[in-house]
Amino acid sequence: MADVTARATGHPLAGRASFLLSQLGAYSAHEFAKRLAPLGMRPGHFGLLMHLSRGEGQSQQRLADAMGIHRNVMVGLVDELEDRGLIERRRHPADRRAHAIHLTGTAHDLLGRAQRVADEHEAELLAGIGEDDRTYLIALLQHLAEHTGLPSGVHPGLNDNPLSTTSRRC
Amino acid sequence: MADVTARATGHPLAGRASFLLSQLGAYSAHEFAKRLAPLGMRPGHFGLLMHLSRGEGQSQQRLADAMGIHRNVMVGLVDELEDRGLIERRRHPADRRAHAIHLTGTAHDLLGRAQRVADEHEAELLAGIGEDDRTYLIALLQHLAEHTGLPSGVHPGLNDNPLSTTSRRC
DNA sequence: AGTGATTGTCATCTAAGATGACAATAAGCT
DNA sequence: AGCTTATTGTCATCTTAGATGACAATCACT
Repeated sequence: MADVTARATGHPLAGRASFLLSQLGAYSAHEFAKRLAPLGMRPGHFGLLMHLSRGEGQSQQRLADAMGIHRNVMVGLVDELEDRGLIERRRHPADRRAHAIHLTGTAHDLLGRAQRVADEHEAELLAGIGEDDRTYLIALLQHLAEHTGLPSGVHPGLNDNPLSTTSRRC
Repeated sequence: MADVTARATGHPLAGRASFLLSQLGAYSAHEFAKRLAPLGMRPGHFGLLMHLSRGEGQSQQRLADAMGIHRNVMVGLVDELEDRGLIERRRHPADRRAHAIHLTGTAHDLLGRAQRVADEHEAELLAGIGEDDRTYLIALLQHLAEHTGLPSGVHPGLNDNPLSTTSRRC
């Protein structure tokens, strides 16, 4: 296992979890985006499709909240996915302001491929450590995510901070 | 400890290390930038000062390599820090193309304050887990960072990918 | 009916990253 | 010495991503 004191790595910040998380997080997001690009998708698209596969018919606001992004951003995501015919905006049965977002048939196909990409990405990222350590790492990260109050979120940057619901000035 | 299977969190991606890293990494970087803002610094400035405090007189290219950023970006970092009188460009003793970057007296003062900010940030980020887990988490992250070939890096986004030295086309 | 919040949308502003070009200088080869 | 190639710092530009504010339509509450 690596030297925790980190003076050995030569980098003055390599011993800080905050720094390592920033680095690895940026790398992970960047790398995942690159892997997803051939499918014509960005991480946000993937996240949205994943959320929809768990429950269709939600409003854009609800989806945005669940993903931890601003509803303004959701408009673009839905636009792009709708243009590709992967989802559709239907009339919301209970609220005429809102749209009910639904998956189309072709979406499941693409989602499957994207999930395989995500699995590959995950596997390569964790290739260096053993099974037990993976499990423990994920548990630790989940714990941190909960404690910091991070929303479910998507890969893209945080809107402003955790708990951003509708909007949120500093 | 959190549920590793993650089906319980409600988020379809909460069980993936890649996703958690992206989320937490973005949060950490964002939060750190916000804490650093009152000092008039960005994470890159902090990283540069930290690197310089370990060895002055290096060329911009060398510093950029060590930090994992492109030399074009380094120009801006050095410009801003030089304008504030924290560092200075001297003539490189061995290469007339290059500059030798040195810290000024006022820099140490600010660096100290920035380090305290970084310590606070680190402490709050890890507030949810115990001492042993922190140590283990950092070790795991360091291992991942080494395995993925990440350079020393700074908080800002990766230039293109790990191993970016001078430049690097896809 | 009226008041204030919420939803989806659009326009805009800013910051960040990537890319390509360039002069000055270095390093190596013949 | 001369020639060629690589490197350093710099600048300009292009593309994104993110944040912010505004707005009409609709809802919820009184």
